[in-house]
Amino acid sequence: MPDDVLDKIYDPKTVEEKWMKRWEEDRVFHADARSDRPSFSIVIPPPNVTGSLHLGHALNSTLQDILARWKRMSGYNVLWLPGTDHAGIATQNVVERQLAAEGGKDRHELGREAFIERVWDWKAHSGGTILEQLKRLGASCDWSRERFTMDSGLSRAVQEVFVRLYKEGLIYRHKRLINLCPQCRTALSDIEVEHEDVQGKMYYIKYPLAGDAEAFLVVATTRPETLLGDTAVAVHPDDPRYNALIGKKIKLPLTDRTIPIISDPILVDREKGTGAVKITPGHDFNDEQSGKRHGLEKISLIDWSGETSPWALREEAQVQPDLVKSLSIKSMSKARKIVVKTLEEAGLLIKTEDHTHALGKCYRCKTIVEPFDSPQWFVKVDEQNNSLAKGAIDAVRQKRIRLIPESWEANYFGWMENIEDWCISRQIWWGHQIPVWYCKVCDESDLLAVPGSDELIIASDATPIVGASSCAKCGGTDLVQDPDVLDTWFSSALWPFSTLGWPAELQPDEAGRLEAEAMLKRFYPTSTLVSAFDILFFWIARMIMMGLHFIKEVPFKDVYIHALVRDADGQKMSKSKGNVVNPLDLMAKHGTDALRFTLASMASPGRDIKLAEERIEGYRNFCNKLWNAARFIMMNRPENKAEAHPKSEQTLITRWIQSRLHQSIQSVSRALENYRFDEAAQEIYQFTWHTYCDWFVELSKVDLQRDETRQESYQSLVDIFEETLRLLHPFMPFLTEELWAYFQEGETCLAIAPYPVYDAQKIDSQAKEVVQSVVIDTVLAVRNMRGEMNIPPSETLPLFIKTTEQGIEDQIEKALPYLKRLARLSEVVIGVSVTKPSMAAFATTSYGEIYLPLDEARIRDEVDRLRKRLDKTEKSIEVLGKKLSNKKFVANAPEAIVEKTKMEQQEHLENKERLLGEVNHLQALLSAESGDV
RNA sequence: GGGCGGGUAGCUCAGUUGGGAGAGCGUCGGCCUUACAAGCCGAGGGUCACAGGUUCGAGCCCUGUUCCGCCUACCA
Repeated sequence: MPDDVLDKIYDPKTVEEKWMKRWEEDRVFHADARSDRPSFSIVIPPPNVTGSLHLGHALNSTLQDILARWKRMSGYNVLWLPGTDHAGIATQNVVERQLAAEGGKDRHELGREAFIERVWDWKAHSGGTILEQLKRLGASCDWSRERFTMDSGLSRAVQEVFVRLYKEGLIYRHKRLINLCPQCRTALSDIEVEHEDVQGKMYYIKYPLAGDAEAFLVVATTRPETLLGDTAVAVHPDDPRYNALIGKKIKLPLTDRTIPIISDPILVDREKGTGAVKITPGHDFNDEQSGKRHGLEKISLIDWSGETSPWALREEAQVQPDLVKSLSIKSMSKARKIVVKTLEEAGLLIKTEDHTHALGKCYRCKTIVEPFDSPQWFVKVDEQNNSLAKGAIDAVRQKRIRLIPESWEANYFGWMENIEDWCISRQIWWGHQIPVWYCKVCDESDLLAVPGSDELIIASDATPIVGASSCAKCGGTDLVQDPDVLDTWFSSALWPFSTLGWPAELQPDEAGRLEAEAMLKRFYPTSTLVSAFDILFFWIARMIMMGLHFIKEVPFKDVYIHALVRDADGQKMSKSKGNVVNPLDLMAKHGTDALRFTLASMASPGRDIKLAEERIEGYRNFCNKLWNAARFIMMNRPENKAEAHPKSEQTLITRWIQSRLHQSIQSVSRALENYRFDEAAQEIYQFTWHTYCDWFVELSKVDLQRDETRQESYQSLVDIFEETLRLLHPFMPFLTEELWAYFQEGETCLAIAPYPVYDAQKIDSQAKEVVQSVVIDTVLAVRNMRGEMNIPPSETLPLFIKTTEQGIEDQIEKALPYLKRLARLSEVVIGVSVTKPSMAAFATTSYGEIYLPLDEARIRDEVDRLRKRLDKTEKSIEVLGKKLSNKKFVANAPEAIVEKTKMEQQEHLENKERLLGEVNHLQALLSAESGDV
């Protein structure tokens, strides 16, 4: 048991370290695979192993933790499964940079095997950082079930999924244009390309007709360098400017080739550019389509490094020999400069115009991507009768999966309905190597060695051997595995079931199989997925497709989509802008609970979070407030428990605070059920600070001083405080757990104590009404008078209360001690026949008028105060009067509204009379006085 | 080009089915009232982006305009 005296100020540091350790040691967050209690499961969006905690993670994890802790306390068997993603390209980049910095061998010199070993070393050494940081945030994950996307179990799942999809015809290998990142030297899927508007130029180029030195066409392009790979020029068949030229030939500038002028009404828009389009099937996705329609040759000018290939320039593109040398082994942007200059010198460049257009960049390294023709593996998403996309669309449309907020559905449908096949092969080493082999004998000619290394390139017509250990043709077993690895998102798409042990039948032993079956049964489908919107397509949509396809059930029921955290100016945080705020710094500075509470209270749906540090300070103060409330209670603890009085009857104050508490419990529960973390946080804040501390504690000070109420009052302070701690725990786990320990005799952690449940019987509306009108409203009225007239609290005053009816007097009598203390009154005179002192401030309450006697010096202040009130009252009378004199309002508005308005108006009018009378009265006193002088 | 979200107090944001706008921080005034000065008490502050419309009544519903942000797109 801790000491009885708390420090004046809450110090989060030691508390946080202590409890994270304790929770883990006591296995408080352990999920039971065989429990009969209802399940609640969340899989964490696995952060990259390379990652370190940023505010996005902090928000994401805080929200998940609030749900997990709330459900755990509510009696659920909670699984919050943690883990990390191997993040293929990102991680490989990190280790490659490290190799470069060390100045040793690069990965090609090292060789594939050694390099991968090196990445594992790196992972063992620094891959756990982010999970440690999540622990510091208080994340109540079942840390014994941590997973990694390249664990043996998850890798088995990946292989199984690949093989099955291949056999179902939903995975295929095909040569076509893909997005190449020359920096990462790998293919990217469409959504891994970010588009950015850049200020570029539009080039208008003369394309001379073959065999006619004078005649030419003008084409417009933003990428003149690709003209070397043109294999046709297209015009619209209905375009009178050009249709006569269809079938004629162009003498392609800078090359020795002639290319046809073709008709393509699909590709060509007569309004755009010059109406004549150069077609480069090897470097443009649309042109590739057009080329396919017309059987055009596809010329690729570049290789995997994104640089021009001398062989391709010479043999394929037939670039003029004197140009080949200067154009060889150049990036496309360098090639552009050379091509433009050459065209200019040849008089073929007519003009250039400024032109903004979107440029594709790699989402990992921001390098400009190039369309590149190469064989790749694809997942067939939009297959008619076995459509992964269709199932995923239906699941959301039929509300088997709920997107929250619902507005994301439109985005989801929009993307899913226009989805393209998913390129899943990557030309990197770190990742799940594609489980496909080729026969070294039968496919010898298709296995192309990369010069100077043991690496291979597999030609597009090689025959894949999938799910078999020998060649189907020759029966040979001398096989070689496909060198590509799978897109990182392929394995994360399986995360909701691969982490639970799927496929159970492939577990290495019987115990593993049983455990996997139990886990899948208990926890799949998972309950809620909490994620930022930026990976809706990368991850969420693909999990839905895979989950439905392989488990035949949705992977989660609710998807809560939260916003992005931005800096105080609304800018996206990024390393390059240097505006990244490190949550760990904020936690160290203000305490983890303060940061968590801030994030939760700002998480209103459909809106980005602009994080202002002042806000965190405010909630740090809130932590301190709670801490001091505990301190106050401790200071009033009876010295000796044995001596404590038996519990007396519940006082008015107890009944009132219980009502207020349960009102708040109800609001908080409702808010949490609707994922309104902000509303829940606000409600708790309001109750804790402004109801419990500002009123209840202050009122209790009175009862604590009286023998007959001391015990009851103390008990009530403790009871309500404990409930508050429980209510607050999911938001502020550390502080509440620490304080809980001070009041708990038992050994149970607050983390697994029952969450408060709303009980309608605890609502005592009479107690609520009495405390509100007799105590609170009266105190507020007196405080207002004092405040407006700057009467210091040290100056106690008498108060006269003139009640309108007899019965209320008893109640006021009972409330007198509270009134006296909270309003700083010396004495109180009550009665129907109380007359107003001549010099007094006055206010109206629901049970009558109150008067605060004044000395002459303050009369002028009172007149000012009354005038302000009179002003407001008159304004209200005017507005309401207009409304009531509007016949249409009286005729059309609901009766209740009209009645309410009339009553309000009545009150205002009476009030005005009183105020006016009083102002005149005091005014008269004042002038009489000045007259005397 | 298309789509989505947003514009409410000096700042950051709430505002559930339409019935005279709220919070936190900041500001101003008063308090060391024996839990907390990271506190207590009181006060001031808003043409709800703009313009129309529907309605007895609009921050909320409809139309248009404007500014900001994001997503998306094959515009040579």
